[in-house]
Amino acid sequence: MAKYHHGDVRNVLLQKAETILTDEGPTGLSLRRLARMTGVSEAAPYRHFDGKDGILAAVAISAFERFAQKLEDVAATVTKHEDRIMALGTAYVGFAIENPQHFRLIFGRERPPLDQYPELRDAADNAFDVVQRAVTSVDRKADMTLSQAATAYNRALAAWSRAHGIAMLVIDGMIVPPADINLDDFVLGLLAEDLNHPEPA
Amino acid sequence: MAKYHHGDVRNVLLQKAETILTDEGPTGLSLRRLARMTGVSEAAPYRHFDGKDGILAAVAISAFERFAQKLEDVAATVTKHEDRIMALGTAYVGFAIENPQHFRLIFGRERPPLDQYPELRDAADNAFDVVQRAVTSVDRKADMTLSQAATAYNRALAAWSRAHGIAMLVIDGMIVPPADINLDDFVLGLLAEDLNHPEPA
DNA sequence: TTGATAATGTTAACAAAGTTAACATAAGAA
DNA sequence: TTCTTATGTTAACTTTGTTAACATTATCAA
Repeated sequence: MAKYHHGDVRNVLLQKAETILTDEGPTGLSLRRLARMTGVSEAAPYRHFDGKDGILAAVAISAFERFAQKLEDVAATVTKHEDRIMALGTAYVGFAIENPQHFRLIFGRERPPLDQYPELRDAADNAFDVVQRAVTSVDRKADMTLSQAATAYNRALAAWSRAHGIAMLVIDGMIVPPADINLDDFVLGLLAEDLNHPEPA
Repeated sequence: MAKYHHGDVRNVLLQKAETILTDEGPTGLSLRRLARMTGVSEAAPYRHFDGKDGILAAVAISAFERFAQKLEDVAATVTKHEDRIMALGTAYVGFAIENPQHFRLIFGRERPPLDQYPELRDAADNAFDVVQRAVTSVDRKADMTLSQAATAYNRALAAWSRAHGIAMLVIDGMIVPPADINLDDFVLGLLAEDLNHPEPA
C-alpha cells in the first residue's frame, strides 16, 4: 500500500524546514526530526539535499531572495535619493525583526560556506548588489569623478553597516526599541544620527 | 598511581576550550573532545561546568571581560569627546577582527541564554555600559536637559550600531577592507560617514 | 510492451556528541 | 578515625549526521 512516499518530497521537506526554523530556530532543525515530521524515512532527505548543509543552503537562498525582493521593492518605490537610503535601512532592519531566524541564518555561522554553494553565493551577492545599487545610484551617475564614485561606494558601506548593526543588536535583544514610539521612526533616528556633531543638540 | 587526575581541571579545561575556540571555532568545541585533549575522562567536565553551555558561558564571560577592558583602556586614553567616540569604534571593530570567534560567540546564537547565566549577563551589561558611558559622557553632563540626555543616549546607540555593523560585516567577509589603506583609517571613514549629505562630496 | 537504467524510498548500521547514573577515590571536617 | 563532600572514572542511553545495501518506481529506448 502506501509503503513508499509521494513524489514531491523535496518541496515538502523545504517547507517543513522553513517552519521549523521560524518556530524553533536552527537548533530544532535536525535532519532526522525533519524527516520524521514530514512523514518520510530518516534517510530520505539525502536523496534531495546535500546533507544538512544542503538544506540550510536551500533555506538560506530563499531567505536571501525574499530579503532582496523586499529591498528592491522599497528602493523602487522611493525616488528621492536620501529618502531611499533611509527607507532601505528601515526595510533592512524590518526584515531582520520580522524574520530574525532567517536573518541570523543568512549572516550567522550556521550558514553553509558560500564557496561550497555557488547558488548561495549568487543569492548573497545579489542581495548586496541591491543595497549597493540603491545607495550609490545618485541620479547623475555618469559624470561622477573617480573620487566621487569612491565616496559613493564608501557611503554605501557605511549605510549598510549601520542598518546591519541596528538589525543585529535589536534581534539580539541588546537594543530594545522603546515601545512608545514607532519602530520605523526609531530606526530612522538611529540611521540618521550624525556622530560628527561634537555635542548632543 | 596516576590513576586520577590533577586538581586544577577546571582551569585547564577552560584554557583548552579557549584555544580550541580560537583555532577551530565552536564547531570543533565538543565536550568529549575537549576532555580527551585535556587528558581527562569524558565526563569530567560535568564536575566543573554546567554542561556545554556552562563552558561556553565561561568562555564568553572572559571574552566580554577582555572586550570591556580594551574599550575602557581606549576610552581612558582619548580625552576629547568626538575623538573618543571614533577611537572606541575602531577599538570595537579591532577586537572583532582580532578575535572573530570570540566576538561571534559573544553576539551569536551559540552564546548561552543570558537569563540562565547571571554572571554572563553581568559581563555583557558591563561591556555595554562602558560603551555607553564613554559615548554619552560629554564633559558637562550635570546641566543637560532631559531631551539632551535622550539625544545623548540615542547617539550612543547609533555609534554602537555602526561599530557593530562594521565589525559583523567585516568578520563575515561581506565587507573586505582594502589592503592598501590602514585598517583603522578605513573603519574611521565608515564610522564618520555622514549619510545626511544628499550627494557624495 | 518490454526491459534496462536512473531516480527515489527504505531499513540498518556506524561513529560522534551531550548527558546522566553508578561507582571509586581523594581531601577535609567532626 | 570516620563521616561527608568534592572530584574522578566507567558505562550506559539518546539523538544526530551520514553512508551502505537493498527495494520500488519512473522513464524511455528497443
